Amino acid sequence: MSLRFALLGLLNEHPSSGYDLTRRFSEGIGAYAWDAKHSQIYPELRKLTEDGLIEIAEEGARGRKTYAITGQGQEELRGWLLRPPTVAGGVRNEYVLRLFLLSALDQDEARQILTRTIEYSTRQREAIDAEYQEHLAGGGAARQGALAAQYGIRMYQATIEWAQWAIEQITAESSAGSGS
Amino acid sequence: MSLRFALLGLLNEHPSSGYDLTRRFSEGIGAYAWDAKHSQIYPELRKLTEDGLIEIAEEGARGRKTYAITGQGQEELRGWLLRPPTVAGGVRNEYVLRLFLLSALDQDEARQILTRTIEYSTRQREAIDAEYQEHLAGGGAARQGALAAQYGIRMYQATIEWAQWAIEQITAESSAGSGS
DNA sequence: CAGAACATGTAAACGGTTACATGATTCC
DNA sequence: GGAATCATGTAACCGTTTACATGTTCTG
Repeated sequence: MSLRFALLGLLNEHPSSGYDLTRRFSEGIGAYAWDAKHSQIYPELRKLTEDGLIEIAEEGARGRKTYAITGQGQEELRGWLLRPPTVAGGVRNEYVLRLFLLSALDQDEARQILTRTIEYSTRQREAIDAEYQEHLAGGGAARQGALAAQYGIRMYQATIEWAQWAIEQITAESSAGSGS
Repeated sequence: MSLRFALLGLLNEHPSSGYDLTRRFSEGIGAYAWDAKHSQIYPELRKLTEDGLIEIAEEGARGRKTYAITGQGQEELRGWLLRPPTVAGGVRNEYVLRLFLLSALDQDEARQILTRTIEYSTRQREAIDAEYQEHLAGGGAARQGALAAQYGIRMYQATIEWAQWAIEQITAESSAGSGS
């Protein structure tokens, strides 16, 4: 159900084709909010068109169809955003799940995974940071993406700091020895 | 596929029944890593038993079956944790999605949602914080959960700070007026 | 003219949610 | 004895992924 609103939200920023939307999902939004493949996007765009929430704004080369949100679509989107949130419904994040299950590993292995996490998160944070600087450079409408980019930066930063703290914890526990 | 490993991971901490596992999902882990309902958990426990990765350790009152991880199950779990991660595969978080689509709202409405987010995240952070203090009080094995709790605390804290920053941004933009 | 990227679609299989269904034990 | 909680299970439906399938335009 959320896919509908993810699509409406993206189309609300600016008109796009299914192909464009597929790429936008595989970039920013797909990494920490909602992911979707083209095989799901195209049928959903058709349904949204049937329901009058979006429309084909332009047909271009190679069968390209550019969709735009309609007034009715904007109302639906706003309604969904303003409605009290379905509390934390069905989160799914394999990356975080791994971090939760670290106690299944011994200390050296856990430290290894945490170090890898720090490296990966640092790279991700830097990539989004660069993106964020571009958002700032381009004024006006581009600023929309800046909120999301900042969110990503802060989440990765928090992950890095947590992983550093976790390594210290694990190390402290082991050097404190059989104290309990 | 991740559900298997989520179950193995939880059973690796200590033996539990399907009922216990259902509750553990609806608490901590379900809120930011992986969620699951009992209707999915029971069939998966049966499959894991058939595959020899877990076993029924005890049968109690009311048909209660306590499952425990086997040696083979521990190997599978370790293998999955150590294997290079499937990069950010299929994240799904409706709560975060909403935050991404704020540009569809006008400034007052967006501020309202952000304020609500701060309130909600503050309450969540406090709840986990209390949980975390308990983890620290109970020594030894209970410490496992402390890493996860800290992760949650830091994520909510980062969300709060981001939302405060976002409110300032929105407010600054509007008072800067039609500068562009 | 070949290969990469653009562009859209469908079908089968799988994973997950909602609803249905049942019964045992505990607490008041 | 009635209500709440414990405890497990199944079935239909819906959402998602993987794989199949096709054709166009641009670049070198």
